Amino acid sequence: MTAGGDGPASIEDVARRAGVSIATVSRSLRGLPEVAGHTRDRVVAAARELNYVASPFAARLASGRTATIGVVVPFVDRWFFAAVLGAVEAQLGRAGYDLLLYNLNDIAGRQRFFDVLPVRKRVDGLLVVSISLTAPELTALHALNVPVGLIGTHVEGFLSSRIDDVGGAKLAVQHLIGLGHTRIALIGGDTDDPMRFTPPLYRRNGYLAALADAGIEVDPALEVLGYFTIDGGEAAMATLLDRSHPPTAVFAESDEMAFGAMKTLRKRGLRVPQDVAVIGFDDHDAAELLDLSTVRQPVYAQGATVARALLAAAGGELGPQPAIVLPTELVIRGSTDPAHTVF
Amino acid sequence: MTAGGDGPASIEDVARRAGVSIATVSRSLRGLPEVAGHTRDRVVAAARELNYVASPFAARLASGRTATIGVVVPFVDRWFFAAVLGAVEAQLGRAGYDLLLYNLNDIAGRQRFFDVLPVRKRVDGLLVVSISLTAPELTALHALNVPVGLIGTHVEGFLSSRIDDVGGAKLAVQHLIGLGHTRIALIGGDTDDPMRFTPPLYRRNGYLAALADAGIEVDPALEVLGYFTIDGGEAAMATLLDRSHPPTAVFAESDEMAFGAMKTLRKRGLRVPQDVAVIGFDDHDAAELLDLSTVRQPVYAQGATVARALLAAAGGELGPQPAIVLPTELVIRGSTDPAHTVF
DNA sequence: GTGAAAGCGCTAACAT
DNA sequence: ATGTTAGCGCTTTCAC
Repeated sequence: MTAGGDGPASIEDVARRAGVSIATVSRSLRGLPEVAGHTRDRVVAAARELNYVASPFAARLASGRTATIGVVVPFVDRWFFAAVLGAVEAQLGRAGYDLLLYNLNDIAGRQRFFDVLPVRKRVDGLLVVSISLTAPELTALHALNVPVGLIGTHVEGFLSSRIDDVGGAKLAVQHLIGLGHTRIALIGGDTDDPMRFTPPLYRRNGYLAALADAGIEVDPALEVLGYFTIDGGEAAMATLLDRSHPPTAVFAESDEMAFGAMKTLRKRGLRVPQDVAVIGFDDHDAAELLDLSTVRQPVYAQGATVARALLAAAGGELGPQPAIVLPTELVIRGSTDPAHTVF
Repeated sequence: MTAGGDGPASIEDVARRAGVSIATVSRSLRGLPEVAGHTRDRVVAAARELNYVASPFAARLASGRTATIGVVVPFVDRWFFAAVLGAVEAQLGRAGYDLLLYNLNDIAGRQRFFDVLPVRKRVDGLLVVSISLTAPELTALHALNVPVGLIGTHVEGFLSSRIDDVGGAKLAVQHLIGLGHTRIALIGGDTDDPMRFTPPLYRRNGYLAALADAGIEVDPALEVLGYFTIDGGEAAMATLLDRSHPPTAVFAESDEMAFGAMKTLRKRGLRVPQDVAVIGFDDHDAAELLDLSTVRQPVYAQGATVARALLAAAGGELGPQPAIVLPTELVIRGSTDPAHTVF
């Protein structure tokens, strides 16, 4: 059950036990073709008996392959990122790759990451989620000399998977316009935020485009920052209601901000959607629960597709760099349904 | 800005440029004390100029230290685990450790993990979150010969951080009893689930203990599985309401199941808490939003404390193996407040 | 089909 | 304070 000597068995122990050279052990265990069947069987048996696994560090040093993919996220503990991480992990795991997680957290963390580049010489590929990269950062990533995958944005020379944020946001706002609304507020993320988190940039453009298409004039007083959090959405809604001329409908760039907005509306005794209609973006797990209309995006698929493409690229398949755009879908629930009353 | 030759610079390149031996480069860059100040400066400058970082694999092979901690979770994309992961990542990151993520997903994944033990020779420590380990699994972990930290449970010989699930659940049920309820249902996880996810085991005991303390007889018809998901809670509540003698209050072992239960109650036109009072467990981000009473647990702290202890142990500090128990707190909101009406 | 031997790029022990 | 050198445990030519 355990190795004869002390410490874990090494390739030499296995070689000795199987009566072959270490080269043959290496070949047998990695399933290389040029080994006789019976030899391989003996080696595999010996390895089992000694409970042997190759030291990944020795293997990596010798081969140059790290069998590791780095995943960079701006947050781990938000719904979207956790879901993407789950999808990516599933793909990497089945391919036998390790997943090295980097959480940027804030500007300081981001600077450190791109300055130090802790993934140097450490990964066969890198996945960057929902971060709009600056030119120097792109340069740094190129210098890594490994394939890089992007989720939520696209840059020439990288493979990517994202949704059409602009189109999705347009869908949401057009839905509100179709309901007869003209005073439509936007609760969004900070487009000037130094973290350059991607969704606010694109979704705001969709909002503006939908208004423009409908010939509705943009009222800057109807645009408030919600910082992609429940609390932020709550405060933003309060700000909007305190304006001299409040909106009749709200598009929040994320469901979480929409939740916060609904919280404020309920606190103020306003009805949804009769007094104010609300639509979010994401189709967060809790959206159905709160009867929130939203724009559904395929979270798992975004993670899985780019992970697979990245694995192919890391494995040396120098195919085209796919830039996949996945569809979004309008999900109409009570918060924008005049026939319903959420509260 | 970039290395003179092709490929990344090696320690020899730096040594040559600084006019010292590779040993001095190694010492200088790792901040070992026995280097003259000016020598170190020269080496550091040369390394910067060549954009040099040590190959982690070579360093690990030579030193035996992996500077990596493995983190094993049953799911990544659930609120609790994502939050714990965030806390752990923050601690590891600041200590310069890599975080290798393993998501077990299901029984097959779990078996593979403990069978193959992909962390062998790969980590300096391992963190296992919310998994009740079987004897053979504990044996396997011991065989790893690295310190192991547990979150959500405790086993002799491992360091751990957890909450008092039994006490927390008791708090919740006692609160309902204090409100005058005697027909209190339990929506829980499967205690026979082969994944042996820990909270269901403990929280159910708290429920039973609170009833016993109050002299309330346990009615097996009031115990329904909700599988720790919103959908599961929704179905469980429906089952309960269809019973001949439905409960007047519900304790759900997680907020997510409580959300599902509330969904069913609202669909059926029942009022919360007048017709059925609901209390959850966790203090999920959305609990406040839904006005759900719950038992708050310090998620971040659980992850952070055990991560720190594990880093100390991995760093060779063979202190005591702390088995930390963090407090929970009853949070009373509208879903159990007779003066309020959630809906 | 199999073995011998030369690295991979570092760290650590020993020498100076 | 610095240099020399022997590994760390594999993979990968290159012979045979």
